[in-house]
Amino acid sequence: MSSTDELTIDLEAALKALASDRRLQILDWLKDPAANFPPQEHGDPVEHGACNQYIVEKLGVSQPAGSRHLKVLVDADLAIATRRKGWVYYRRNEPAIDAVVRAMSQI
Amino acid sequence: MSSTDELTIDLEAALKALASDRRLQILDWLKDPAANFPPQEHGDPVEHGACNQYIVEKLGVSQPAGSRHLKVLVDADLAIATRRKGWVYYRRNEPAIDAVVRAMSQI
DNA sequence: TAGCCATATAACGTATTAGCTATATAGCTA
DNA sequence: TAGCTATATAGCTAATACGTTATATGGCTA
Repeated sequence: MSSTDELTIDLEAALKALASDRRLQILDWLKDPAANFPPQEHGDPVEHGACNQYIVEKLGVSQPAGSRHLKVLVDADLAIATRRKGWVYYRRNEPAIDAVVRAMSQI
Repeated sequence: MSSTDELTIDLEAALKALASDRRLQILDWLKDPAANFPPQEHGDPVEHGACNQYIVEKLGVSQPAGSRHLKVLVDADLAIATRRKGWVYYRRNEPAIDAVVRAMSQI
């Protein structure tokens, strides 16, 4: 594998996942979890992201609705979930997001 | 207006329009209409793009289905329609597409 | 003007998406 | 192990998307 290898992405699937104000908002918040969410007892915001609960609350939707948005992002490989001490933390998958941006530049 | 002005775009709307293999394919074909479609009697491929009919045929869907895909692209401002001698020609809206790509780079 | 051809719209069926409430699961914690 | 809390799934409704066929529109052309 050389440094020029790019992740293979499913552009249509990624765009479907991104074509939602709610999910764009989540990804934006996750650029800086420490600034956008309350302090967390467990799970470093920078390393692991923000917990499901905080994201749901900030979105202002029901817990299942928020949970599903996060699942869409994870399924599209745009976010990564980390389970830790009973909470699930979500963070951006930067390499995959970069790959989508690169693919977009050739559209 | 300075040269640094950017088009204001509705990113969610643009991504919804792009989140379709069929429409990504259309935009790709329209990068080079002369190479991707048969010769046209009227309407310069480079200037005006390809006519509805050729796009529909190449997509392999019914005429109304193709027509609606094109309408989605036009409504999202990603394509431009030109009516001429009874045909409608479609071409890419490069400035708008560029604006989407720029917006995406900040996602 | 009359007819014709390209394109758009209407109407309909099916699949997907997004919200909700209710419930199940997972896994700490005591 | 038992209970509790966080998260995920199930089941429902409403809205949206995409395909079809049938029909309407628009505007050349003769």
